[in-house]
Amino acid sequence: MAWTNEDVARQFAEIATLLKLSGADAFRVRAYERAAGAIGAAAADLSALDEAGMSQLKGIGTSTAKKISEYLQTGSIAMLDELRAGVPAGLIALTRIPGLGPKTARLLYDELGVDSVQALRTAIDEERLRGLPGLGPKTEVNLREALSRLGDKDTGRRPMADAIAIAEELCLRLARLPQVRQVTFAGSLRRLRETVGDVDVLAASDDPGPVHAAFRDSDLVTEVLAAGDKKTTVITRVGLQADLRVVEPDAWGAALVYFTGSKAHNVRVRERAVRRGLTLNEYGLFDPESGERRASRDEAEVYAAMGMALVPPPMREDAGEVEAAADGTLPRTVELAHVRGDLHGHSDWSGDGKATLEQMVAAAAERGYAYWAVTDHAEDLPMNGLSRERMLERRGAIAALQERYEMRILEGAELNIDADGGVDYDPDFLASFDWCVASVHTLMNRSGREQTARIVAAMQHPQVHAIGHLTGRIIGRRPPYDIDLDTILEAALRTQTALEINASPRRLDLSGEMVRRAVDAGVTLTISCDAHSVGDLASMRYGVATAQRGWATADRVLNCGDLDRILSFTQAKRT
DNA sequence: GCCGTTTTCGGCCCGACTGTTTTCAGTCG
Repeated sequence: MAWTNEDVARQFAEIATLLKLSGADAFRVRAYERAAGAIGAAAADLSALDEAGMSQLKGIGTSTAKKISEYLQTGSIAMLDELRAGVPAGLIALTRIPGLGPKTARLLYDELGVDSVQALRTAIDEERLRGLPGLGPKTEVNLREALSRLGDKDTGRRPMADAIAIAEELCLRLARLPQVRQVTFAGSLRRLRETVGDVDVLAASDDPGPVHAAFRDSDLVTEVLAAGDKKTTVITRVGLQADLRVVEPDAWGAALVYFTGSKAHNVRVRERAVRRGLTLNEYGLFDPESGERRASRDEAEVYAAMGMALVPPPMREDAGEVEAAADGTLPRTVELAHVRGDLHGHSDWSGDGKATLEQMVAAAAERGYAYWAVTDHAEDLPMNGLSRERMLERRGAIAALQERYEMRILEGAELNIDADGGVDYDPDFLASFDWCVASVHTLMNRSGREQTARIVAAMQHPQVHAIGHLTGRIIGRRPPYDIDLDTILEAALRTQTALEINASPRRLDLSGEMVRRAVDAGVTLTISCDAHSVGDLASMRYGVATAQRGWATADRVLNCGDLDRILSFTQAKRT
């Protein structure tokens, strides 16, 4: 069995949770949380390292390395098994209730025998909580409400794509207030993570009272959870929690760093501040001796005052970026302005395209692209695919349209990788396309070995220039199918095939973590929207964010090059 | 449990809000 880094990281996250419930030393708990984070962010496959190699990773010492190899060899960790035996499984479920943490969960279990969410409901109904130290009637009411919210399936993490609309609407309304100088969403949404747990809104104002009031009273809000001078927490109409923080305009940069996170990134940055004899909070970077504020106005100033380069938000995950920003090795990652074209898009020539070829071409040209590849589905895709005859018809339409546009329209196709790695059409006809992306659309439940084999086989084809949405996942709806990434990266390099970062916010496939491994392996990437409508072309920013999360530079992204680079890439593959 | 630009031992990031408290612990981010 090949364990992935994520499997291993999950074991250590569980150890941390169980230790917390056991009342262990908080710093020891944090050490395990950090280890889990370090494992998840590791660029190399842990199973390829020995214990000495693992200990090289920050946050992993000899004890953790030993437990990792124990897990890789036996599939379990004795310490974790003991912890599980000592803590009722239901207690973990209790800590998922907002407002109920490990200390209270343990107290409820020890004093009242509460070992499940159902047992908690009963205890609250019988008013048995209010006798316990630190708990009173109000706590019972709050927990009862939290439990009823838990009943709605509308809570929990959401695909980022679902949260961004409400976040932008909240910001838009606050921006209209005369008291608001600046407003933006921060948190995991600003880092453009795949899923978000809540919406963090940050505003700058000299008069915060009316700003908090407007937020609380908005018709987008159904419930107010906390209301203070500096912070308001609400539940929005779509069931997502939203926090508003208002700071004085001079603190904007420090607050933005603070509320963008990630938490692990912030901890690392603040530790760095402490080592330099300073202290960093949401109001600024301070000299604790004199109380003098060294930096706070904008993000770049705050990072610079600590001797660091500005870190793009998607990279702020404590995956080595703090150290790199400090020692000058942070790569200049790809930016939206670097993107010269898009290499995966559809028109209504294929059944699922929602706009005409002309509308798509016009929209792509308006974005200033030098080229846009129309990659309608090929004949093997039931319902939506184009026969050879229809493709030839489309060729005429492209040629006619090309006369009116300076932007190069690349005649492309999205090919279907069949069970054995074969693709649509015959080799001669395929050779007449400018650009082909090949994707898996069927048989998604095959084993990892079979999926890997069929994708590697498809890459051998001289007319397969890129592999589309490599894992097939739909965030929040369909898990990725299994693949052996190392084998695929090696084959991509050998066959000179690009791997697509699908920019659709529902896919983001490759993930940021996979991008980073592809970058380390030297594989060429594309960032493409897989647009099925004009509006989809705006998703490019999500693909760029995912590339940044994976530390990709513009020179590694094929469509950050000019048209000649695309043509010489396909030419090289052909020969 | 991890780690070192004062340290191989003794620290380990910081603040807001709430509910229960007469000064603070727990939770959250």
